[in-house]
Amino acid sequence: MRDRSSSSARGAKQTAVSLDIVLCTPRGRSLTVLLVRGAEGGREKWTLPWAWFTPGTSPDDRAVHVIADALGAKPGWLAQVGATGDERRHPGGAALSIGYAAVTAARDRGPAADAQWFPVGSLPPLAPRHATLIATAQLALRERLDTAPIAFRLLPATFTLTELQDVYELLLGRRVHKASFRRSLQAAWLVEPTDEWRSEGRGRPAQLFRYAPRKRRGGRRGVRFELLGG
Amino acid sequence: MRDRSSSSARGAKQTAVSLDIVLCTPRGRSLTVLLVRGAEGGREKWTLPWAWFTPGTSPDDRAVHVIADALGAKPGWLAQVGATGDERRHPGGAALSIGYAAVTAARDRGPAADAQWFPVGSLPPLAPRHATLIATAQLALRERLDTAPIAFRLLPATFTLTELQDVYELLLGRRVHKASFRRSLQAAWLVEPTDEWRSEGRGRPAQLFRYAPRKRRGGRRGVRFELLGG
DNA sequence: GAAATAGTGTCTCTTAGACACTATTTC
DNA sequence: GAAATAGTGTCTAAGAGACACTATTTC
Repeated sequence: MRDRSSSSARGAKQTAVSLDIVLCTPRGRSLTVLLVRGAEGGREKWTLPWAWFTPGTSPDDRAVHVIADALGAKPGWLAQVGATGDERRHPGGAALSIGYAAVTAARDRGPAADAQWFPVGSLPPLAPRHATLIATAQLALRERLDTAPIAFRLLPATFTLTELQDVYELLLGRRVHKASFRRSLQAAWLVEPTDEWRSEGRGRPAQLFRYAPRKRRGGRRGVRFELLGG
Repeated sequence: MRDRSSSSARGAKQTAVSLDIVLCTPRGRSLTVLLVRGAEGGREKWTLPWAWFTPGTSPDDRAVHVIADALGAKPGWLAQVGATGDERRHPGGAALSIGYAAVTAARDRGPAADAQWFPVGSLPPLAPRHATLIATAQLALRERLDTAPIAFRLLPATFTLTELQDVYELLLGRRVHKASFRRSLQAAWLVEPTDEWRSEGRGRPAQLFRYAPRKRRGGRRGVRFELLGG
């Protein structure tokens, strides 16, 4: 019988494949990315969390494990954002790198001893492939913000609507209209109020909400022709 | 100096990586996918066009070449749709497969001798990993239909607005309102009329248009909370 | 009381979708 | 003429955004 195991697939050029992860969480007014100390002798002091792909394990499962190692908890959400195999250097010399965007509420658990959160606006020097991936992941989060529960996974289980709006503004990179935001949220049946209120020093206390999607609103209306300049 | 070439990256598990392509074009009332004859002794008679990834070449560039081999022309548009490395079988036994969605106007050139177009609704038996990839690629085309010029690359250089609408309906899987479709199209400044008209037997002849994007409409308004049931 | 933040009512403008129509062709 | 297809004008309903307001807290 013909051997079908991957390690002996006929004619295959064997490749070193890395899984590289952009794990984000909000911190104050900026989005932060988790970095870990680079390997001894590596060119950079910091790198994104990454690991070699090992045949036999699903890359997505492996990516979750890489995050668990660096963060001490599983991510709230994770998605692939593309495979890169061009000349841009990977810190481990991978010929092919599969990029992931992931989010966490951070309060889940503190990061491992050799890991640290950096604001996306002030990152240390990174290998070119990692620098590119962070930009790609940012874009992916923005694009999927309204089709995946990304904003909710960036927040703890209960949150105020102002906190939720802040997350949207952080990821979208623009201001959002408050009344309109809340009307849309209500129409989508995505959150429900709790009995709790939180007072943040000055001002009226805010009611806490939780993510509780009630129905699928199938119909994205119409046909949108946007950004089609390519 | 430390060796950084991919083939000797320290600790790397070497992997056989395939590039697998779902190339689509409209044919009558259905979308069709290009398949090629499977390798001798392979389990399936037909497979998606695919090739091994070779370190040193960008996977996207390599994917374009694979298409050129099977189709005789470069695709009108192409994008990655995800890397799969689970237990689903790949026809060549690849441990990891990078999937691509691509489109062509087909009239570009006929396919190679061992390649053939199949309607997505009536495909021959395919390896599980390829069957899954086709569904994933379909979804990716639908999702990016309004942010990438996919519909225009599925049509020849000039086309009628009814043809364009048919492509949208084919990819979206639902009917689109004619007057509304044309208003949106006009508002987006994406097409311009030519001096030509085409008569298709009965009925009033239709004016031919060409894809000619004039401006970028930056503002996707508001915040949409849709499909966030996850 | 002022300052700050949370939350809401109302208006306008844009636009998706429905409906009905006109226009131009083949038969 | 009828049938078929292309293309448009008008109305309605939904929703985004502006504006202005009320509500509840700390100081």
